[in-house]
Amino acid sequence: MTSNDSPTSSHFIRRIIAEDLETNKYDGRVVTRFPPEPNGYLHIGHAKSICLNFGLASQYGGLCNLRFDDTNPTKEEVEYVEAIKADVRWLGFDWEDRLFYASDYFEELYQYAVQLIKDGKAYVDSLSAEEIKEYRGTLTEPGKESPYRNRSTGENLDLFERMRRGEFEDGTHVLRARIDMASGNLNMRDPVMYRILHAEHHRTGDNWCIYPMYDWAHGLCDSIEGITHSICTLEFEDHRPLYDWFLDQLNVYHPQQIEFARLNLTHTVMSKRKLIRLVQEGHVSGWDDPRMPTISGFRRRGYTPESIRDFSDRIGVARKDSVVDMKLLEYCIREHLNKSASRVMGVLRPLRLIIDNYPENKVEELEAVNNPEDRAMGTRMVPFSRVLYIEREDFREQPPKKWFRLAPGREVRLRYGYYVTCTDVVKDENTGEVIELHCTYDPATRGGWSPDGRKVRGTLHWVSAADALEAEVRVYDHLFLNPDPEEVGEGDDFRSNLNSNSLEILNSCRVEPSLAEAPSGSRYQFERLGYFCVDSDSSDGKLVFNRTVTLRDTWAKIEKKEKSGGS
RNA sequence: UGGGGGAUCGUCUAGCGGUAGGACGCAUGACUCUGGAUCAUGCUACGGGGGUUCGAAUCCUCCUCCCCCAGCCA
Repeated sequence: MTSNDSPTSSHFIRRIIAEDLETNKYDGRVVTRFPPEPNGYLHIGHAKSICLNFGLASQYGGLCNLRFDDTNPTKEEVEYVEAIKADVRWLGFDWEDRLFYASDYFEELYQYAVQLIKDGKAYVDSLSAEEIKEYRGTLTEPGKESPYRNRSTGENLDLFERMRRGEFEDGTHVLRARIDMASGNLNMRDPVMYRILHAEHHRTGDNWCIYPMYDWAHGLCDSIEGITHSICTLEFEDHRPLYDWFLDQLNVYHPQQIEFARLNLTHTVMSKRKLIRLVQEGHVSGWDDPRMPTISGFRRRGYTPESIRDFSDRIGVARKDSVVDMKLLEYCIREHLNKSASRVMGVLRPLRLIIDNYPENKVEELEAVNNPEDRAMGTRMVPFSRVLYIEREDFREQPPKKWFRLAPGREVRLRYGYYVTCTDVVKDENTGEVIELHCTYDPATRGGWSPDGRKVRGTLHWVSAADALEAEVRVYDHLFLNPDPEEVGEGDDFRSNLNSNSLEILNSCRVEPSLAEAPSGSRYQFERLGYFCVDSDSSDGKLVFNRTVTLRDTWAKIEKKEKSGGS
């Protein structure tokens, strides 16, 4: 559960609940629900809603149901149901025995509809979809009443029953609520309650050929389940009068709908429509591509449930449209992994380093700390030898200002190893590319300390060439270059902001041998580089890592500043 | 000349008539066997105009800007 007693003390929904508890509005009950439609994968915006609904329930000693809003068989699939359940569980929430489906209530909903017809508050309309649209009017003009609006109760009952029996083709009739075609709120202009859909439903099969619309089903499901606070996003605000109307007409238990602003994040898109497009057009490898803002994407990327819950707490809940900086999410995962992830050494772009004065066949096992933030995580042994790999980026033939790392004649510390001084640079004769470095080491500095107390500013990570494991590392960047993917030129859409370099695959990486048995999904800090997690594509013979997020990189900032006109 | 919402540091968010606070971010410094972490310090915010009040982000009023709604989607 949400361990943290959140920094954001009290938002408007908590205030509402606290007041309802005080006035005993619902007999002291707090029941929320998370109601996904199984027509796609869950994203980080859903995570906000999940944390909110389940979090609120646990904070107030209430319950939160998981309810699939499966009223449209043409879009919904069991694959999505299973993926959604897995994601909610992974996030750390438990609906116990309260797994529901709107389709559980189809019969009940039908009977309520019959009641509404009998009360003269619903009618079967036989206008075509296009005609209904025309009759609806516009934002500024009232609609027109359908010629079928005043059918007799008997005729309505008969027609509705025959709709259910399957006597009619798709689109020939609908059941509509009889409200007000002149309402300023278009949702109140005789909304459709049922449409005919001869489609196979993932749970009810072909039991039904009429399916309830969201507005009709949702409030009633809430009512049936005894929900107290039905929390949804802002765009449902003007559906609330309808939500209330149905429950009032039926005179049934009446939960309250409360709306909050959905989450937006910089450098990504959040609508299911756009996400599905990224998948279908092959801009990403799938719903769980580590660049996707889906829960499964973040999971594969190496994010922890704790970090996502923490993020969810930190962003708060309000009614204002907003865009949260991706940097906050990155902060949350760094913070959690800094405390929990084992440190290891891995070299992404290897550069050979030969220690000329180190014995040819000698291998030493040096002790390395697993996590300086948590000594209880112990130490491990790392092999050191004459030929090592260091990070290509850690050497500069012509070191810039403030460069602490290796350069000709410079001395650096090899982490947990020795001090080495660069004595020679070997280059490719044709390309001029640096191929290998020669160094000498100071045997007195074993373990990384000098008895004479001399200081070195730079400490480099390394691996022993003969002992290192080969690995593939997938390095990710924002999926979209522009913080706002929707900011596009004439005639372009969000895809024009796609970052063509959002994935870089590094094939010749080397990691320390302790990683040999690293299980899929395990997370590590590669010292000085960032956090990495073993991808599911890993196999016995081949390690594959995803870079979850880099470490904060002060040097990158210094260098950037120096370059961009700084001193 | 429809209806419904919303405007507080760069970003997110507190505030509910009494000193505008926190977090992220950014900057500077300290410390450091990760240029990590940590610590310290700093950073031009109440959309605008009127009004009420001893006192207004908060109450009233006018205005401006932004978002959502014309699926037999949710």
